[in-house]
Amino acid sequence: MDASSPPTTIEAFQLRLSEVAGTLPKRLRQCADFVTSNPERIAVSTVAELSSAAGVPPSAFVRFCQIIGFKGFSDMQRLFRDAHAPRWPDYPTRIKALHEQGQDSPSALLAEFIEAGRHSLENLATTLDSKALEAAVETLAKARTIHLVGFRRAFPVASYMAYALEKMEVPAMLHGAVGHIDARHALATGDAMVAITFAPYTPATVELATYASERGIPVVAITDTLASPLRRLDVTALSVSEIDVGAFRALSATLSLATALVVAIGARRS
Amino acid sequence: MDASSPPTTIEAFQLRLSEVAGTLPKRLRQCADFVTSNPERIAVSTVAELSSAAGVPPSAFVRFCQIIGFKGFSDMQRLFRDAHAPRWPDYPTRIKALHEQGQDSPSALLAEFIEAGRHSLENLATTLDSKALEAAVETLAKARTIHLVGFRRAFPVASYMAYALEKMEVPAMLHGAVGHIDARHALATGDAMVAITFAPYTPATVELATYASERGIPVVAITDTLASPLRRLDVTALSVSEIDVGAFRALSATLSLATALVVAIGARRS
DNA sequence: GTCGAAATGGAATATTTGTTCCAAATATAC
DNA sequence: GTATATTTGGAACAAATATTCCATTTCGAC
Repeated sequence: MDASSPPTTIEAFQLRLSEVAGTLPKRLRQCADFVTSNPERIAVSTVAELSSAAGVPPSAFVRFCQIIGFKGFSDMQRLFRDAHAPRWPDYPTRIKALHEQGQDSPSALLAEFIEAGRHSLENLATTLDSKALEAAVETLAKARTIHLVGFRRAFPVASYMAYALEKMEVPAMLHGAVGHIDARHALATGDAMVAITFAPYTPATVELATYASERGIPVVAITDTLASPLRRLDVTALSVSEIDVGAFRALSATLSLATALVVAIGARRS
Repeated sequence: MDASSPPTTIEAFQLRLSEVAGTLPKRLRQCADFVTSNPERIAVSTVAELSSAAGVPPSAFVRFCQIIGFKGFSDMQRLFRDAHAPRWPDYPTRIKALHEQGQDSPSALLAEFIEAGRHSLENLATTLDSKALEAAVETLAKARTIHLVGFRRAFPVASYMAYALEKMEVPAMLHGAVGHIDARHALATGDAMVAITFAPYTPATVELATYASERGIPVVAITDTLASPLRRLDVTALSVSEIDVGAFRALSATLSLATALVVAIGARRS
């Protein structure tokens, strides 16, 4: 047990948390992780609820509070209860409030994008073809190098995949990132490609995917449901339909799918 | 005591409250008034605290709850606690558990990312500071050129902002996209910067933001709540806390915020 | 492998918190 | 002004929640 004085603000608490996080044993680490991702639950839950959600016995959770510097759980909870005010109101109320700030106030716009994102995610959950996803993982996990192709609005998706794959030490190559160098000659037998494009379909993406497909390099397409030119090729297609907000499109669902895909690939390969 | 069935949503509760408000005797009326003006305290307080704040004995407060239709105070409090953060259970912990059970099929992973995205979006809706967002739009709309800085996992966000700004014909510059050329000399008086970074904070981003800030170039930071180094600078900070899934992070909330921000900027400038 | 130190889980206990009940007070009707 | 019904406050009780303790397990050094 640590006798250091308890944090008196949420910020101080989080700081303290990040300080000790690295030195904690397994169970206490679980507590820290849980608290980091769900700070809003602390004020309104009991130790029993929190500890079971974190996957530890209540006693471990209390110990965790003491290590942070509190006398016990109640002491820690008091901090969160007192600081609770700004976390209210709840989601539906808040969204309505954001909307009511005037037609194109930034807050109203944000509310729309948030709603669009939620819709897209729900949509994705209900429409995704697990077989296709499984097949895509299978294909890509076997590949020597994974080529990522996505321009314009699809580029952020491709670049996040590149980041995640690199982090998992899976060989990957992000195309078209620099200038307009066409790196199609890097495509080799044994490789695979992920091509991402949405209406209006960027010609460069379609062209590169066609090139790969014709040379027997397997292509996984992340695209929308309507007549995407990528579907004419012999590809494994993953469909995502995002909601447009004005001229812009939320990317929440596409990114979630892309992330799940690359993490599954990483898991499969190790 | 009233035997009517208890309200199951906050809205139903408020409706019921306004129905009975007129017919209540003095003490119970005090309870109703207090609850009407301080709904946010219900989830995080004890009867003793609430009743004394309302100026009535605890027993009166419990009676009040029963008249509304609840079994007692605890019953009423449950409604408010659950409404406060409906998303349960804890996703990071759950996916870890799933992994340990060998249930890491791609679909299960995707489900986790979808849920994490929804959680993050809800979180964003309830915690975002509209004032800060408004200030950020104001600052950036006035800028001659907007500099976008975000590396590693923040890069997709920066690149999507660059795409959207370009589409709206707002002058913007995406830093660090190519090689590691340090383009800090492109920063000029009258410009503004958006710096995006999350723990563990990429030093390059922090450094560039510091450089800009020291030269009087306004900086808008998109970062997380933990002691982010960007907060030590004189910046307009927009907080987003995303849920980690394993070692990866959903970007749904961050992207939604970023998109709303740039679209608002575009609207403001035209 | 063996030893010692650290961590862990769960049961026993202490404390806090919520609820009920009833006597006293207050209001209402006649 | 009395009788009756309603409301009120607080104390006794019941339930829940947090905390502590210790036997058992796990981990790390030798």
